Amino acid sequence: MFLLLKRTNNCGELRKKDAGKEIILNGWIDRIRDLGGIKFILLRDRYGKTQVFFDPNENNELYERAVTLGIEYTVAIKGIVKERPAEAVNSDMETGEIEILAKDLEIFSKSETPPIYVNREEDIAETTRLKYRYLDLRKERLQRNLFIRHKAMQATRKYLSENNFMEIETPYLTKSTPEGARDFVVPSRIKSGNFYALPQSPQIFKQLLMVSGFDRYFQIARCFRDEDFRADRQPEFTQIDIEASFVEMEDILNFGEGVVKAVFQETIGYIPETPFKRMTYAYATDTYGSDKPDTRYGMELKDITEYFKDNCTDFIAEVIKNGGCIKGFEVKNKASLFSRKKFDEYTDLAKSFGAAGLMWIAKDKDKAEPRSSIKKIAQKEINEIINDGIIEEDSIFFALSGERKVINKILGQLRNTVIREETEKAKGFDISWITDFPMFAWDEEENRLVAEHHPFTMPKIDEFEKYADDPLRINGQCYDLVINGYEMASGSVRIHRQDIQKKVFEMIGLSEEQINSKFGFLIEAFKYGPPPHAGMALGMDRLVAVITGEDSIKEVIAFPKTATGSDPMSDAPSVLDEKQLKELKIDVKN
RNA sequence: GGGGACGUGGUGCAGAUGGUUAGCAUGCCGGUCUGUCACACCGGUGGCCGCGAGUUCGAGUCUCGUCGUCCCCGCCA
Repeated sequence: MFLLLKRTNNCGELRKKDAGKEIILNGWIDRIRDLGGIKFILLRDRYGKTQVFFDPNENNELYERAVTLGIEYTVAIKGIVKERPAEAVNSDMETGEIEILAKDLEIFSKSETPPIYVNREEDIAETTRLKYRYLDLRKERLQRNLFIRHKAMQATRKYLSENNFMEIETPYLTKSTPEGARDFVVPSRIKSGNFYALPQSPQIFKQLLMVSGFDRYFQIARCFRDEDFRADRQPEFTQIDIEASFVEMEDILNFGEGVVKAVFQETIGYIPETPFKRMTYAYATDTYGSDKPDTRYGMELKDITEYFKDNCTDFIAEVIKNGGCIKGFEVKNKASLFSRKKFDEYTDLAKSFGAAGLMWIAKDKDKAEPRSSIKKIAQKEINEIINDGIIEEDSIFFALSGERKVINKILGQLRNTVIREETEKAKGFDISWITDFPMFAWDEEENRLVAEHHPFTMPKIDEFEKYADDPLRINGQCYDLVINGYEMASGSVRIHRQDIQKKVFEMIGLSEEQINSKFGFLIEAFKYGPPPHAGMALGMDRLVAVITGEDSIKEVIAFPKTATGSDPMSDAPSVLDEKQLKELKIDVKN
């Protein structure tokens, strides 16, 4: 028999009421406390920890064997559940009222001294954590995060299934599409010289499923994008992908709220208020400088152009004359923490974001004279702004002058930096829908119109007709869900009318030929009665990260990759051997 | 593609202005200890200072390059 001592209980469940029972636990040795005559060990599995003790007076042979135990050995303990003596109760432990008097011990496997200490919370280099991910995953934090992720997936499936959505899988080996992110590609051996692309999302397939009559579809789908990675971006990530037919935007928002609510409730018991608050893209960008604002931190952008309308400093007068504005935001209670050097750093930062310079005003506590970068040119204006209460005592005001949209964006980035670097992390969840995104954006690099969301997004029909010759004014029927400053979901009503789709492709400069070679199968499908449909995709990794309070989605993915897309554990990506390359007819140039 | 930070025993960190023996904590090993719970105490082990050039009598420290990691900008429909 292979497993001699098979567990009867897990390490998190025994209580006082179990006293006297003979049980077997299996698990890892979390900690050893050897007092010479009596030896305590903590045994750990994913359900918890239980204290076991070895008493030489009870069984000296067993005690001698226990002396050889080391941290992270995997063992079975057979023993009797004992109520702990009153003075030895540990009220910080779930199982702290009991302990196990060991009667038998089986060592399943030994462990070398681990590079990561499972029993301790300490900062470890990310590379080490990833190289020994299986050990990092033993730790409480990741065990909890992955459990919450599991619950989130179950809640998603339950809610959507109960609402008639069918879970359908779509291919991972698919066709490269233009627009959007760079594709990860997979060479075809049988059709050498041809490549599959891994899907950036199941977008086209789910629309085809709508054509097929699966009027409510969902999938917890892996997506792949070959771009540069960040704390909230991995080369592969998971989306809750949703699509429905015969619906309009409101229906999708409703389902989206349903999923998010179910996930919050089933994971941490938090019930978000519904309906979620909404703001338009125009409002969000003008008020927060971002289309994914975290409103918990305040610091709304204020237009202070009025104060400067009589100022004759060149750059200010110029901006106002050209229809630009001066806007900024207040950082409360930080004046005393900002030295001249720090203001200079923020000025450099603003410049790196594309600003010409940064205006700052600091109203120091108990000092009559404010500090400011524009003191010499705007003494009067500064005083008026302070007198009007726009800058409170001990607060700072950062401002920029220029074209409204441009400075909104830079102020938004500065605001995010202040939030990240200077502000204590806010509690709770800030959930909002952002609506009325522009349909198109101008791509400076390619010198053409591009789809802001994706080219299957239905424009607002009235605007589409009205602004046919000024497409940047057209808004799309699309929406984002933002939670705590993260873009959590994104979706749209899709185009089901061939005439509109054709027009949109034309506007973004796709030729008939390109359309046919890239999306031909979708266009073809839409000849056969496509229903009106709409959908969205929720970022599972980000959602779970927000719920668990993690800043990086790496903390909610079992085996994540580094910022350069590598895996220190398996050493992926790696070179292929000659034989594989030959089969694929691939020559690697250097 | 650009900017910033970092790389020193297994792990986490310290090593002003270059100076001979690279320090601390923890782990690990050994010892003492019968109620610990981050057990305690005593002793010990452990380092090509990411890698490669260069400057110098002398480099963990300075310069250049390179590799890796993290954060940010660009990018991410």
